[in-house]
Amino acid sequence: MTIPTSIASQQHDHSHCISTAMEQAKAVCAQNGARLTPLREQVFRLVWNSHQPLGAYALMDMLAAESTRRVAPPTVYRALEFLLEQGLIHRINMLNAFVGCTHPSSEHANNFLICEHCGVAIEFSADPLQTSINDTAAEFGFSINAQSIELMGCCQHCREAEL
Amino acid sequence: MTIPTSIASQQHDHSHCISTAMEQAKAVCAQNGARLTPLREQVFRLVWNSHQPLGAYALMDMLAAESTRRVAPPTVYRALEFLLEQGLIHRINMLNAFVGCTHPSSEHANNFLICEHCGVAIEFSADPLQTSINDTAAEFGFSINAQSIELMGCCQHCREAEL
DNA sequence: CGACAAAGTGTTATAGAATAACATAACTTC
DNA sequence: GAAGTTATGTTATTCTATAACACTTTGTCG
Repeated sequence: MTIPTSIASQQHDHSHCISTAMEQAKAVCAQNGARLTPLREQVFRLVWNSHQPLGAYALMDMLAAESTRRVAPPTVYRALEFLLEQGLIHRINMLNAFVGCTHPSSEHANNFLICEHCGVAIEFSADPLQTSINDTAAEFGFSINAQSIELMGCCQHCREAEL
Repeated sequence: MTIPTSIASQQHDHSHCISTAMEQAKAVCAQNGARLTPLREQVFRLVWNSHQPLGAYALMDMLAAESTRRVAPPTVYRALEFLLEQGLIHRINMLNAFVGCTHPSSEHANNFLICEHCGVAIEFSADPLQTSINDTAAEFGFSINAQSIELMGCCQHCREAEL
Protein backbone atom coordinates (compact mmCIF):
# COMPACT_ATOMS: atom_id res chain seq x y z
CA MET A 1 0.00 0.00 0.00
CA THR A 2 2.90 2.33 0.71
CA ILE A 3 4.69 3.89 -2.24
CA PRO A 4 8.27 2.59 -2.50
CA THR A 5 10.38 5.71 -2.31
CA SER A 6 13.38 4.22 -4.00
CA ILE A 7 11.67 4.31 -7.38
CA ALA A 8 11.11 8.05 -7.25
CA SER A 9 14.16 8.85 -9.33
CA GLN A 10 13.58 6.06 -11.83
CA GLN A 11 11.16 5.54 -14.67
CA HIS A 12 7.89 4.35 -13.22
CA ASP A 13 4.14 4.45 -13.63
CA HIS A 14 3.59 7.70 -11.83
CA SER A 15 -0.17 7.68 -12.27
CA HIS A 16 -0.11 4.72 -9.94
CA CYS A 17 1.79 6.80 -7.36
CA ILE A 18 -0.85 9.48 -7.60
CA SER A 19 -3.84 7.19 -7.27
CA THR A 20 -2.25 5.37 -4.33
CA ALA A 21 -1.42 8.65 -2.63
CA MET A 22 -4.95 9.86 -3.22
CA GLU A 23 -6.44 6.75 -1.63
CA GLN A 24 -4.15 7.08 1.36
CA ALA A 25 -4.96 10.75 1.74
CA LYS A 26 -8.67 10.05 1.81
CA ALA A 27 -8.18 7.31 4.37
CA VAL A 28 -6.03 9.51 6.60
CA CYS A 29 -8.49 12.38 6.48
CA ALA A 30 -11.42 10.09 7.16
CA GLN A 31 -9.65 8.66 10.15
CA ASN A 32 -8.75 12.11 11.50
CA GLY A 33 -12.17 13.58 10.85
CA ALA A 34 -10.53 16.11 8.56
CA ARG A 35 -12.13 17.41 5.39
CA LEU A 36 -10.24 16.89 2.17
CA THR A 37 -12.10 19.63 0.30
CA PRO A 38 -11.91 20.02 -3.50
CA LEU A 39 -9.34 22.79 -3.18
CA ARG A 40 -7.15 20.76 -0.83
CA GLU A 41 -7.46 17.73 -3.05
CA GLN A 42 -6.49 19.81 -6.06
CA VAL A 43 -3.37 21.11 -4.30
CA PHE A 44 -2.53 17.61 -3.16
CA ARG A 45 -2.77 16.34 -6.75
CA LEU A 46 -0.54 19.15 -7.97
CA VAL A 47 2.06 18.41 -5.32
CA TRP A 48 1.93 14.79 -6.35
CA ASN A 49 2.32 15.61 -10.03
CA SER A 50 5.94 14.61 -9.68
CA HIS A 51 8.50 13.59 -7.11
CA GLN A 52 10.13 17.00 -7.40
CA PRO A 53 9.33 19.36 -4.56
CA LEU A 54 7.28 22.34 -5.71
CA GLY A 55 7.33 25.87 -4.37
CA ALA A 56 4.15 27.50 -3.13
CA TYR A 57 4.18 30.03 -5.93
CA ALA A 58 4.64 27.39 -8.60
CA LEU A 59 1.64 25.62 -7.12
CA MET A 60 -0.25 28.90 -7.13
CA ASP A 61 0.41 29.35 -10.84
CA MET A 62 -0.69 25.81 -11.55
CA LEU A 63 -3.87 26.39 -9.58
CA ALA A 64 -4.51 29.60 -11.48
CA ALA A 65 -3.93 27.78 -14.78
CA GLU A 66 -6.47 25.11 -13.90
CA SER A 67 -9.25 27.41 -12.81
CA THR A 68 -10.20 30.72 -14.41
CA ARG A 69 -10.34 32.69 -11.18
CA ARG A 70 -7.13 34.16 -9.89
CA VAL A 71 -5.52 32.55 -6.89
CA ALA A 72 -3.85 34.43 -4.04
CA PRO A 73 -1.02 33.14 -1.83
CA PRO A 74 -3.14 32.43 1.26
CA THR A 75 -5.25 30.03 -0.77
CA VAL A 76 -2.36 27.74 -1.52
CA TYR A 77 -0.60 28.26 1.82
CA ARG A 78 -3.71 27.27 3.75
CA ALA A 79 -4.13 24.14 1.71
CA LEU A 80 -0.46 23.31 2.22
CA GLU A 81 -0.76 23.93 5.94
CA PHE A 82 -3.68 21.53 6.14
CA LEU A 83 -1.83 18.85 4.19
CA LEU A 84 1.24 19.29 6.39
CA GLU A 85 -0.87 18.94 9.52
CA GLN A 86 -2.38 15.74 8.20
CA GLY A 87 1.08 14.45 7.40
CA LEU A 88 0.18 14.11 3.72
CA ILE A 89 3.01 16.26 2.43
CA HIS A 90 6.43 17.37 3.62
CA ARG A 91 8.23 20.66 3.47
CA ILE A 92 11.79 20.61 2.16
CA ASN A 93 13.47 23.38 4.11
CA MET A 94 16.55 23.63 1.92
CA LEU A 95 14.30 24.37 -1.06
CA ASN A 96 11.30 26.15 0.43
CA ALA A 97 9.24 23.56 -1.39
CA PHE A 98 6.70 20.83 -0.80
CA VAL A 99 6.50 17.20 -1.78
CA GLY A 100 4.03 14.39 -1.24
CA CYS A 101 4.58 12.01 1.65
CA THR A 102 5.04 8.43 0.50
CA HIS A 103 3.88 6.76 3.70
CA PRO A 104 1.46 9.09 5.43
CA SER A 105 -0.16 6.53 7.67
CA SER A 106 2.95 5.36 9.52
CA GLU A 107 5.00 7.37 11.93
CA HIS A 108 7.40 9.19 9.75
CA ALA A 109 10.46 11.27 10.17
CA ASN A 110 11.26 13.99 7.72
CA ASN A 111 14.20 12.35 5.94
CA PHE A 112 15.08 13.18 2.36
CA LEU A 113 17.69 12.58 -0.28
CA ILE A 114 17.43 15.41 -2.79
CA CYS A 115 19.05 15.17 -6.19
CA GLU A 116 20.50 18.45 -7.41
CA HIS A 117 20.30 17.31 -11.02
CA CYS A 118 16.83 15.90 -11.49
CA GLY A 119 15.29 17.63 -8.49
CA VAL A 120 13.70 14.47 -7.14
CA ALA A 121 13.28 14.15 -3.39
CA ILE A 122 13.52 10.60 -2.11
CA GLU A 123 11.95 10.05 1.28
CA PHE A 124 13.58 7.41 3.41
CA SER A 125 13.55 6.00 6.88
CA ALA A 126 16.25 3.97 8.54
CA ASP A 127 16.08 2.49 12.00
CA PRO A 128 19.78 2.76 12.85
CA LEU A 129 19.74 6.38 11.75
CA GLN A 130 16.75 7.15 13.91
CA THR A 131 18.37 5.36 16.82
CA SER A 132 21.48 7.50 16.45
CA ILE A 133 19.35 10.60 16.34
CA ASN A 134 17.48 9.64 19.46
CA ASP A 135 20.67 8.66 21.27
CA THR A 136 22.31 11.95 20.41
CA ALA A 137 19.31 13.93 21.61
CA ALA A 138 19.21 11.91 24.82
CA GLU A 139 22.89 12.59 25.41
CA PHE A 140 22.16 16.31 25.42
CA GLY A 141 18.97 15.92 27.43
CA PHE A 142 17.14 17.27 24.42
CA SER A 143 13.55 16.31 23.58
CA ILE A 144 12.69 16.33 19.89
CA ASN A 145 9.47 17.82 18.56
CA ALA A 146 10.29 18.02 14.88
CA GLN A 147 13.09 16.64 12.82
CA SER A 148 14.45 17.55 9.42
CA ILE A 149 17.14 15.54 7.68
CA GLU A 150 17.96 16.69 4.18
CA LEU A 151 20.82 15.33 2.12
CA MET A 152 21.56 17.17 -1.10
CA GLY A 153 23.58 15.44 -3.77
CA CYS A 154 23.29 13.26 -6.81
CA CYS A 155 20.99 10.26 -7.14
CA GLN A 156 22.08 6.95 -8.64
CA HIS A 157 19.97 7.47 -11.73
CA CYS A 158 21.57 10.80 -12.60
CA ARG A 159 25.10 9.63 -11.85
CA GLU A 160 24.68 6.65 -14.17
CA ALA A 161 23.18 8.85 -16.85
CA GLU A 162 26.21 11.12 -16.76
CA LEU A 163 28.78 8.41 -17.43
CA MET B 1 40.66 25.35 21.20
CA THR B 2 37.23 24.28 19.98
CA ILE B 3 34.18 25.70 21.70
CA PRO B 4 32.25 22.98 23.56
CA THR B 5 28.81 23.11 22.01
CA SER B 6 27.04 21.52 24.95
CA ILE B 7 27.38 24.68 27.01
CA ALA B 8 25.54 26.81 24.52
CA SER B 9 22.24 26.56 26.36
CA GLN B 10 23.76 27.05 29.78
CA GLN B 11 25.16 30.01 31.63
CA HIS B 12 28.68 30.56 30.47
CA ASP B 13 31.29 33.20 29.79
CA HIS B 14 30.16 34.09 26.35
CA SER B 15 32.85 36.69 25.76
CA HIS B 16 35.23 33.78 25.82
CA CYS B 17 33.20 32.05 23.08
CA ILE B 18 33.45 35.18 20.97
CA SER B 19 37.17 35.69 21.38
CA THR B 20 37.86 32.03 20.68
CA ALA B 21 35.66 32.11 17.59
CA MET B 22 37.40 35.27 16.42
CA GLU B 23 40.82 33.68 16.77
CA GLN B 24 39.69 30.62 14.87
CA ALA B 25 38.13 32.72 12.14
CA LYS B 26 41.32 34.65 11.60
CA ALA B 27 43.32 31.44 11.47
CA VAL B 28 40.94 29.85 8.97
CA CYS B 29 40.97 32.88 6.69
CA ALA B 30 44.74 33.19 6.87
CA GLN B 31 45.07 29.56 5.93
CA ASN B 32 42.63 29.90 3.03
CA GLY B 33 44.11 33.16 1.80
CA ALA B 34 40.71 34.77 2.36
CA ARG B 35 40.27 38.33 3.55
CA LEU B 36 38.37 38.83 6.77
CA THR B 37 37.57 42.48 6.08
CA PRO B 38 36.21 44.83 8.75
CA LEU B 39 32.67 44.39 7.45
CA ARG B 40 32.91 40.62 7.43
CA GLU B 41 34.45 40.65 10.88
CA GLN B 42 31.66 42.88 12.12
CA VAL B 43 28.99 40.54 10.75
CA PHE B 44 30.84 37.58 12.24
CA ARG B 45 30.86 39.27 15.64
CA LEU B 46 27.16 40.03 15.43
CA VAL B 47 26.35 36.44 14.51
CA TRP B 48 28.43 35.35 17.46
CA ASN B 49 26.69 37.74 19.82
CA SER B 50 24.71 34.78 21.07
CA HIS B 51 24.09 31.12 20.39
CA GLN B 52 20.69 31.97 18.93
CA PRO B 53 20.56 31.92 15.15
CA LEU B 54 19.94 35.38 13.69
CA GLY B 55 18.05 36.29 10.53
CA ALA B 56 19.75 38.32 7.83
CA TYR B 57 17.44 41.26 8.41
CA ALA B 58 18.04 41.27 12.14
CA LEU B 59 21.74 41.37 11.38
CA MET B 60 21.13 44.18 8.92
CA ASP B 61 19.39 46.24 11.58
CA MET B 62 22.22 45.60 14.01
CA LEU B 63 24.74 46.66 11.40
CA ALA B 64 22.74 49.80 10.71
CA ALA B 65 22.59 50.53 14.44
CA GLU B 66 26.35 50.27 14.79
CA SER B 67 27.27 52.46 11.87
CA THR B 68 25.53 55.66 10.81
CA ARG B 69 25.28 54.77 7.15
CA ARG B 70 22.29 52.72 6.07
CA VAL B 71 22.86 49.10 5.20
CA ALA B 72 21.18 47.28 2.33
CA PRO B 73 20.45 43.53 2.14
CA PRO B 74 23.27 42.66 -0.29
CA THR B 75 25.79 44.00 2.19
CA VAL B 76 24.85 41.51 4.85
CA TYR B 77 24.11 38.66 2.46
CA ARG B 78 27.51 38.94 0.84
CA ALA B 79 29.24 38.89 4.19
CA LEU B 80 27.15 35.88 5.22
CA GLU B 81 27.96 34.13 1.96
CA PHE B 82 31.65 34.64 2.56
CA LEU B 83 31.44 33.34 6.12
CA LEU B 84 29.45 30.31 4.94
CA GLU B 85 32.05 29.56 2.28
CA GLN B 86 34.81 29.71 4.85
CA GLY B 87 32.81 27.39 7.09
CA LEU B 88 32.75 30.00 9.85
CA ILE B 89 28.97 30.09 10.21
CA HIS B 90 26.05 27.80 9.48
CA ARG B 91 22.63 28.41 8.03
CA ILE B 92 19.67 26.97 9.91
CA ASN B 93 17.21 26.13 7.17
CA MET B 94 14.20 25.69 9.41
CA LEU B 95 14.66 29.25 10.66
CA ASN B 96 16.19 31.11 7.72
CA ALA B 97 18.83 32.16 10.17
CA PHE B 98 22.57 32.03 10.76
CA VAL B 99 24.72 30.93 13.66
CA GLY B 100 28.42 30.73 14.36
CA CYS B 101 30.22 27.47 13.77
CA THR B 102 31.80 26.09 16.93
CA HIS B 103 34.52 24.04 15.26
CA PRO B 104 35.30 25.66 11.93
CA SER B 105 38.67 24.06 11.42
CA SER B 106 37.58 20.43 11.53
CA GLU B 107 35.43 18.68 8.96
CA HIS B 108 31.94 19.42 10.07
CA ALA B 109 28.49 18.30 9.22
CA ASN B 110 25.56 20.62 9.60
CA ASN B 111 23.92 19.07 12.66
CA PHE B 112 21.85 21.09 15.10
CA LEU B 113 19.61 20.78 18.10
CA ILE B 114 17.41 23.87 18.21
CA CYS B 115 15.49 24.80 21.33
CA GLU B 116 12.08 26.28 20.60
CA HIS B 117 12.03 28.01 23.98
CA CYS B 118 15.36 29.75 24.33
CA GLY B 119 16.20 29.75 20.63
CA VAL B 120 19.66 28.34 21.16
CA ALA B 121 21.13 26.18 18.41
CA ILE B 122 23.48 23.48 19.66
CA GLU B 123 25.84 22.14 17.04
CA PHE B 124 26.79 18.53 17.43
CA SER B 125 28.55 15.75 15.67
CA ALA B 126 28.23 12.06 16.31
CA ASP B 127 30.13 9.32 14.55
CA PRO B 128 27.43 6.65 14.65
CA LEU B 129 24.94 9.15 13.28
CA GLN B 130 27.22 10.09 10.41
CA THR B 131 27.85 6.43 9.72
CA SER B 132 24.12 5.78 9.48
CA ILE B 133 23.74 8.73 7.14
CA ASN B 134 26.52 7.51 4.90
CA ASP B 135 25.20 3.95 4.94
CA THR B 136 21.74 5.09 4.00
CA ALA B 137 23.02 7.22 1.15
CA ALA B 138 25.16 4.31 -0.08
CA GLU B 139 22.13 2.04 0.01
CA PHE B 140 20.38 4.34 -2.45
CA GLY B 141 23.49 4.88 -4.54
CA PHE B 142 23.28 8.51 -3.55
CA SER B 143 26.33 10.76 -3.25
CA ILE B 144 26.03 13.55 -0.69
CA ASN B 145 27.19 17.09 -1.40
CA ALA B 146 25.55 18.90 1.47
CA GLN B 147 23.80 17.74 4.57
CA SER B 148 21.38 19.39 6.95
CA ILE B 149 20.19 17.78 10.15
CA GLU B 150 18.00 19.97 12.30
CA LEU B 151 16.18 18.76 15.40
CA MET B 152 13.66 21.17 16.90
CA GLY B 153 12.56 20.67 20.45
CA CYS B 154 13.37 21.58 24.02
CA CYS B 155 16.84 21.71 25.50
CA GLN B 156 17.70 20.31 28.90
CA HIS B 157 18.17 23.74 30.42
CA CYS B 158 14.70 24.93 29.44
CA ARG B 159 12.99 21.72 30.45
CA GLU B 160 14.55 21.88 33.91
CA ALA B 161 13.62 25.53 34.23
CA GLU B 162 9.98 24.71 33.55
CA LEU B 163 9.61 22.15 36.32
C1' DC C 1 -36.74 23.55 9.46
C1' DG C 2 -34.13 27.54 10.95
C1' DA C 3 -30.68 29.78 13.75
C1' DC C 4 -26.25 29.60 15.31
C1' DA C 5 -21.46 28.24 15.47
C1' DA C 6 -17.53 26.57 13.19
C1' DA C 7 -14.74 25.73 9.40
C1' DG C 8 -13.26 26.98 4.88
C1' DT C 9 -12.30 30.26 1.17
C1' DG C 10 -11.74 34.94 -1.06
C1' DT C 11 -9.39 39.36 -1.04
C1' DT C 12 -6.23 43.04 -0.07
C1' DA C 13 -2.27 44.43 1.89
C1' DT C 14 2.04 43.80 3.90
C1' DA C 15 6.06 41.58 6.00
C1' DG C 16 10.21 38.86 5.48
C1' DA C 17 14.03 36.65 2.77
C1' DA C 18 17.07 36.78 -1.08
C1' DT C 19 19.22 38.18 -5.42
C1' DA C 20 20.16 40.79 -9.99
C1' DA C 21 22.49 44.43 -12.07
C1' DC C 22 25.28 48.11 -12.19
C1' DA C 23 28.36 51.76 -9.97
C1' DT C 24 32.09 52.88 -7.04
C1' DA C 25 35.91 52.06 -4.01
C1' DA C 26 39.91 49.54 -2.28
C1' DC C 27 43.35 46.52 -2.52
C1' DT C 28 47.04 43.75 -5.37
C1' DT C 29 50.71 43.05 -8.45
C1' DC C 30 53.64 44.14 -11.60
C1' DG D 1 51.09 54.38 -10.82
C1' DA D 2 48.36 51.77 -14.21
C1' DA D 3 45.65 47.64 -14.83
C1' DG D 4 43.18 43.99 -12.99
C1' DT D 5 40.89 41.90 -9.24
C1' DT D 6 38.23 41.92 -5.18
C1' DA D 7 35.05 44.14 -2.11
C1' DT D 8 31.37 47.28 -1.13
C1' DG D 9 27.55 50.66 -2.18
C1' DT D 10 23.08 51.37 -4.35
C1' DT D 11 18.67 50.64 -6.53
C1' DA D 12 15.32 47.70 -7.90
C1' DT D 13 13.05 43.48 -8.04
C1' DT D 14 11.82 38.68 -7.13
C1' DC D 15 10.44 35.06 -4.18
C1' DT D 16 8.35 33.37 0.17
C1' DA D 17 4.97 33.85 3.70
C1' DT D 18 1.44 35.80 6.76
C1' DA D 19 -2.01 39.29 8.84
C1' DA D 20 -6.53 40.95 8.81
C1' DC D 21 -11.01 41.10 7.43
C1' DA D 22 -15.12 39.69 4.47
C1' DC D 23 -17.88 36.18 2.80
C1' DT D 24 -19.53 31.50 2.11
C1' DT D 25 -20.26 26.86 3.12
C1' DT D 26 -20.88 23.15 6.32
C1' DG D 27 -22.29 21.12 10.53
C1' DT D 28 -25.03 21.07 14.84
C1' DC D 29 -28.76 21.40 17.81
C1' DG D 30 -33.05 23.00 19.66
